[in-house]
Amino acid sequence: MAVARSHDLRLCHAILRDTELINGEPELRTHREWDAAPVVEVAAVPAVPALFDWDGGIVTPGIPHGVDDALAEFARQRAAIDSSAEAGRLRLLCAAESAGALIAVELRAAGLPWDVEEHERLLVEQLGARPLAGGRPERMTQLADDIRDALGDPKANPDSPPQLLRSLHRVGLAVESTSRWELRELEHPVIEPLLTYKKLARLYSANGWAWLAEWVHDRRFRPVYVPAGVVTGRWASSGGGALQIPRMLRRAVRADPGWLFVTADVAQLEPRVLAAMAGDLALADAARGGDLYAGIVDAGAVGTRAEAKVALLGAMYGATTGDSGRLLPGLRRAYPRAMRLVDDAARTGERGGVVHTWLGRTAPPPGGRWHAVRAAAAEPDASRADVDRARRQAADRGRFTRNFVVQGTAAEWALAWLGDLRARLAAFPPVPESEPAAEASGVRFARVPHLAFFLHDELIVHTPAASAPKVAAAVQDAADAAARLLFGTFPLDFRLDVKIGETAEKE
DNA sequence: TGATTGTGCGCG
DNA sequence: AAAGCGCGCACAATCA
Repeated sequence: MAVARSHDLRLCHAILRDTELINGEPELRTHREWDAAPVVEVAAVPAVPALFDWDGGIVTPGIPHGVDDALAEFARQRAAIDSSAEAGRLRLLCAAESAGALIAVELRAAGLPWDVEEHERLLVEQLGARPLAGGRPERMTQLADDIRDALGDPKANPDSPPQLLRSLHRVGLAVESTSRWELRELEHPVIEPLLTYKKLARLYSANGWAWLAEWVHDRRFRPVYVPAGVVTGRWASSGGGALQIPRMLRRAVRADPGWLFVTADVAQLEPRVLAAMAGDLALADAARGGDLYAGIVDAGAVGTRAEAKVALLGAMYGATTGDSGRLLPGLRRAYPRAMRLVDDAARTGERGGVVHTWLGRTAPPPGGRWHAVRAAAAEPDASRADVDRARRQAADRGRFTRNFVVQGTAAEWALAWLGDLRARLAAFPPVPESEPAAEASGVRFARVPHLAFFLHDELIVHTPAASAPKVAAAVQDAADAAARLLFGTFPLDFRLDVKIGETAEKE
């Protein structure tokens, strides 16, 4: 039995409590019990939790569970939305947020199909034999020896940045840190084994045998998704590092026998969202060919695709120097509306003002310390340091609000995409008894196409092989529907890169 | 000793 | 190439 619609009282409370699109609403603000963050007792959650099995161990202390409390809060939230001049947007935002919350639970229940043997093969191939007790894997041990030899320092320790830095200085390498980008520029016999060591050390500690044992059970990776865990509305994750599955490991993501993956990611989501928000027809036009960056080059705003990318990222992140800063005037000439939108958001933030996303999620206002720093700089006897500090924090906040409006609206688009797709997938017929089922995905999903992973602008659907082409079409249809839902008839398409395969490899 | 902070690297 | 957004995680160093 699948839930068709939901309203997440806690997440919507947070949106409505903070939104700029409603003024006042003291009723909502006085009910602070809805502000409590959920505490999910992960350890108590069974490997394949049933969706609404409240014996399953998901505990959310601090939130009233009584039906009367819930209904009262629901009524407050509806009244708040209805009284807003932007009721349509807020209604949409709450619906999208709630659908996302439901999907986050379902994603964890279904899990991402994981090929443990392939993962282990990969570890042995890269790291060498698994250490028996506490030591480093074979290849890392060899590389550590090579590093010590090259440095002529039998005590050199590649795991400790400060120690390593001293060792590097002793052989005359004038670096300020031990980070990869700085080391890469140097010519010295230690560099190659050291960079290799760092790469392997990362794999070993982040996604090695210990990770596998902790996070992959029953051939499924089940991360904990945290909807709206980021201030912009993006999801965060807690445990398992779901936001950082390294590209290398993607071939360990393998569909069940008789099943396939449909993987899809949106090409240049944030620039497209910016074009739509700003109503910038020229930028929308650049996006029409599918490759937005190529479109910017064709329009003559910059010289190369690489420049287009760096310039646009710089515009959304608030770059001022370097290549990106140098390219901004060209962008400003070609796309004045889009640039004005992000520049305005930055100026508002610098002044201490508040900005909001397309659907009304509002950035947190600056805190007391921020105002104190600004006030100190405005005093007649303010020191040079006071003034510099205030200027720096204003610029920092400007970059944050500049990015907030775009990143946050992109997150809203992605929620609409997910929610629409969920409904489309629910309409697929279950596979017949004679066909293989995805048992590990749980009873809800074992026989139907289902979402298996989501990350900002990318999703993976696990589907019976026969349904894969129709699922791929549904994924694109959902993207089109999301675009219409947020931006109506604005002429901009959201191009997806859709792939059907047994693994989730990108290239 | 245990909690906090900093570094480095992975992801979008 | 390493500025310019948002994260999580592991590990070492540092502080209490």
